[in-house]
Amino acid sequence: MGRAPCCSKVGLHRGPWTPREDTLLTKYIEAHGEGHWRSMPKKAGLLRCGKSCRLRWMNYLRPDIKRGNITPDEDDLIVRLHSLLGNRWSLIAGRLPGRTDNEIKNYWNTHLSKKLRSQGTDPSTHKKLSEPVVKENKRRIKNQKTKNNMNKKEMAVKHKNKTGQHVEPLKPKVHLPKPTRVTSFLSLPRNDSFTSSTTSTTTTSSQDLKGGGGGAFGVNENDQVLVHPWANGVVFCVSDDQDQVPNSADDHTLENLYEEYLQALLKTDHHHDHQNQLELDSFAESLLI
DNA sequence: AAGAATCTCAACCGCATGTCA
DNA sequence: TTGACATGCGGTTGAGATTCT
Repeated sequence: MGRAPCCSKVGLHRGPWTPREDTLLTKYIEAHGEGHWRSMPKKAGLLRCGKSCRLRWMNYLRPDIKRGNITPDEDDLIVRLHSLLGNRWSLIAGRLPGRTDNEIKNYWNTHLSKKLRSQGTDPSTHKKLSEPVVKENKRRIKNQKTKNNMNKKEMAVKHKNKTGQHVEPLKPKVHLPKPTRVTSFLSLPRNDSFTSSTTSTTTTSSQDLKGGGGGAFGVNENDQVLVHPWANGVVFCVSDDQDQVPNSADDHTLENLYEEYLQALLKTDHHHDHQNQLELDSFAESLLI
């Protein structure tokens, strides 16, 4: 461990959040909005660091978080997006409304990477594996190693509230229906990564979003939203805001961009084709600019 | 039934990047 | 231009739950 963690200040809580803390944070954000994470805990009466508050809100408390299983369509889309974007979880999450980057990252690590491996595909490169899959026990070794290194007393204290934490009911095994068409962005669930990542990859998202007037997104009413049925809820934001769109793209070119993106994703079925993969890679890069 | 092994996912960490004075 | 600060991101951890032996 290098520098001291941000929550190391004496008196700051760590570990699982209590229902009371959740309530305090939620109420504060409902009243004052997001942002200013550093000063928020104090103002909200929380003994937490700002980072912890932000994470809790973004990954758990936000009202638009979609709880429940990843649907097969989302599953498929995550794989396709990962083949295009790699481990850019926030970008991937931005195209799955209601899903968080943490959730997708976890889902990838626990389910999809194994699934791909079992199908003979390298999850990191999306190329065919040359050798048969051998069940790895890396994790076990790693766990043992880290457990041995950890001060057990410290961990016991750290997680002493675990049982008392705010525990969601078991995730229902439901596949929620997805929107097929959206005409107004303002009716969509909020997703920071979504808007920011479709127009830029910078961290200006929170500020951009905050300035959005009536909607929680900060997306003006000229913004158009495209939701394609094949993508099962994947949303593409087409903004008129030239500041946010590189090269001052007009609506027409952005529609082309969307079409191009669509084609690129569909073509991933054949990504064993080297040339095709190169095109995808370069296109994915272009999306990130 | 009990202990071991494995899985899941919330939360943490450090670094990268953006913002602003 | 620069440096301090704030925020976002991806990798990692580990407690509790679940499955296996």
